[in-house]
Amino acid sequence: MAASVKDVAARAGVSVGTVSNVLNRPGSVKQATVDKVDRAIAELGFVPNGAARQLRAGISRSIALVVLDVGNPFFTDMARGTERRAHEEGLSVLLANSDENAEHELRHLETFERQRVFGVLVSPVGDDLAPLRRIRDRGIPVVLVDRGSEDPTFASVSVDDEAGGAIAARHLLDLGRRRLAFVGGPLRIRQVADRYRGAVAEVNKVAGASMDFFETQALSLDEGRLAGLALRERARTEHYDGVFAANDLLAIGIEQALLGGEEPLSIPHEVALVGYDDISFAAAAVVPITSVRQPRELIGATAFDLLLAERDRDEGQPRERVIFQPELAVRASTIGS
Amino acid sequence: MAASVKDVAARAGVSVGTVSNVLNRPGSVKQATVDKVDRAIAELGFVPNGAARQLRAGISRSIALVVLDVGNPFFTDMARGTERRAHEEGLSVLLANSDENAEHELRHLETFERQRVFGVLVSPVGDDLAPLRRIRDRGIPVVLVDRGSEDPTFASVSVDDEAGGAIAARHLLDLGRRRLAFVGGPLRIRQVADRYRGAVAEVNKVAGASMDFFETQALSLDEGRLAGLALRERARTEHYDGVFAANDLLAIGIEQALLGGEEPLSIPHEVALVGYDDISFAAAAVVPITSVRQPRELIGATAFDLLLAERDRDEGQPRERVIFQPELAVRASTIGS
DNA sequence: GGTCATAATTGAAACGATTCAACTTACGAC
DNA sequence: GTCGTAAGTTGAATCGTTTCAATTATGACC
Repeated sequence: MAASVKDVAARAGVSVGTVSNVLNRPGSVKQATVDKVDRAIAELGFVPNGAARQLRAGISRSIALVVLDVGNPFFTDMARGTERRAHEEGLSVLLANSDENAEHELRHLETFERQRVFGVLVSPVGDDLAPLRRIRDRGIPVVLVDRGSEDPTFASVSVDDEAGGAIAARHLLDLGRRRLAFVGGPLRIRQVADRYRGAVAEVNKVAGASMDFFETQALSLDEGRLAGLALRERARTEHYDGVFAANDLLAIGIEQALLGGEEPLSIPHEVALVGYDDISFAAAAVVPITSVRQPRELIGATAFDLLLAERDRDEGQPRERVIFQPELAVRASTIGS
Repeated sequence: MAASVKDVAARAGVSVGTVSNVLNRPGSVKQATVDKVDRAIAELGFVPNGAARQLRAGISRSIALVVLDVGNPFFTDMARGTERRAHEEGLSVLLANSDENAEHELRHLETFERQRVFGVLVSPVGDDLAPLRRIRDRGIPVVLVDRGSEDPTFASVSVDDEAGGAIAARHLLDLGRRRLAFVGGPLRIRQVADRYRGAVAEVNKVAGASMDFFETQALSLDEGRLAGLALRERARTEHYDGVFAANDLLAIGIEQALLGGEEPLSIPHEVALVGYDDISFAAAAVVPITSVRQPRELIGATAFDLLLAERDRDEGQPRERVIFQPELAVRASTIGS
């Protein structure tokens, strides 16, 4: 039904080879011929069939990006960075959501492997990287995103979460706070564990400083509110004066709980609060929240670059593993007027 | 390099036709043969080439979903609904972000047309539906999402924004509020205009009720805060007792502005506040915000169903146009203790 | 054992683009 | 007028799957 190169060739009075040349190597075709062919293309509304091209070429012009949660601004911002770079290279990005579900992730990966995508960027759900290794062994480059150190045989882009935790804790300590609380969990999430570890190390450097651990079941607003209530209850007796939350959703929930109720705590005077991720809602909270910022778009763009490098990589050559450093965005929740 | 059906056939000692049958019509092949072939597939790590299959079949197993903003929870929830239904039908969803940019949208559409996708779901950036019409005329079903009435020749799924505006206003009026303010803009966004129109109609039904219009430049947190400051300034003299915001981001910003400063206004006692979209941050605000809820996942799922209907549609048959009714989620910002 | 009906298998054609060796044409130089 | 070279153009082969008419195997029945 749709027009093919053959139809275009017939209409323009040239061979299919010439049509293909016009499409892909216009420089090697006489201008008059190019015009003839272009006219035929326009008249027939010809759109090249990607499947046929790909079948012949053996590889597609698309890369896949599988993220844990498309609802999370962190990942959508990252995707933006990837897409920008990919577009510059003439590739398109297929965005897929694993929803933190290993089965979904696998399903997407299988689809993409059948598609023979150019490469796969993935922030893996679990620790089992076997499916990714299989795909890679079959010739599709894989880059891990937001997941660093586990397996050195994968190229990866990540952020130094331990350093991020340290930055947050140091900021609180520099402000003179000594009775800290860490809110986050579950601890099996590597990011959470790393941020905690980094913070603990800083606290241990300062004599007289301590940090209590409040575990949450998830990194959500609701869990933040629950933790906040628990915190408020114990704040007066324990004299907490600084709180570090493992991400901004938690921090926002905590802030609400602390500011509400019969005896609200003042932020930052009584309790200083630091979050993580620097999502827009953090800056927009009642008391804008100091947060640890990650270079989201840069992470996405870099992941794409590693994919290209991975493609051109020689057999023995080691894989690249980029680790970014986070930085602190200071706001009223720690240095309020 | 990668194994093909031919390799599998050779290894299993059968013909390529049989391998294809095992893959697509396993019922028509003897069990013993199926086993042989399956073993060969496993041994070779064979993964069918999607491009070849699609070339032969003429159509792909993927549908495209082009949204205005992947960062907006409304669209990601919608995407979830689409994906669920698509998966049930054995199709996969390619998610693309137009970023409210007509050029990006066009680029994605072109890619998808070359890909010969099964169909396209799109929440169009602008009013120019010509590119969509062109694609549709070339045989790819198109369904408009979150965009109703303009062009009756497109199948579409949308929500009755005028009814939503009416619900919000009626709720405020039922609570006895008479001096209302509408915050939203720009008015060229159809959703905003419709919500405003619906609200105005309700206000006009009640003697002694009035509603002022506060225009914003965007539907963002920041714009909400600005509008909130303007509101607070005039609230005491104008005696506003009810505010309806065109979406939740605005409402959250407004709430912050009203609650802050030297002379905070109390919510809902002095001013009742209603938002729109019912995003999770609305329920999580300091004073949880009453909001007009849209069936986001259902919208996405329904859009997919319309795509299937569109595909099976006979020439003369009219296209389906589904319009959902929104509902009110009442919270503390209007009926606080 | 022969006859049929049915089940299972085969293999060549087709999908639509790209590639590339072979061929044609154009044009100067001599 | 011939030759050589470069510039353009051609068209058959190819990618890997599916389809389907043709063929062969299987088994039931007398």
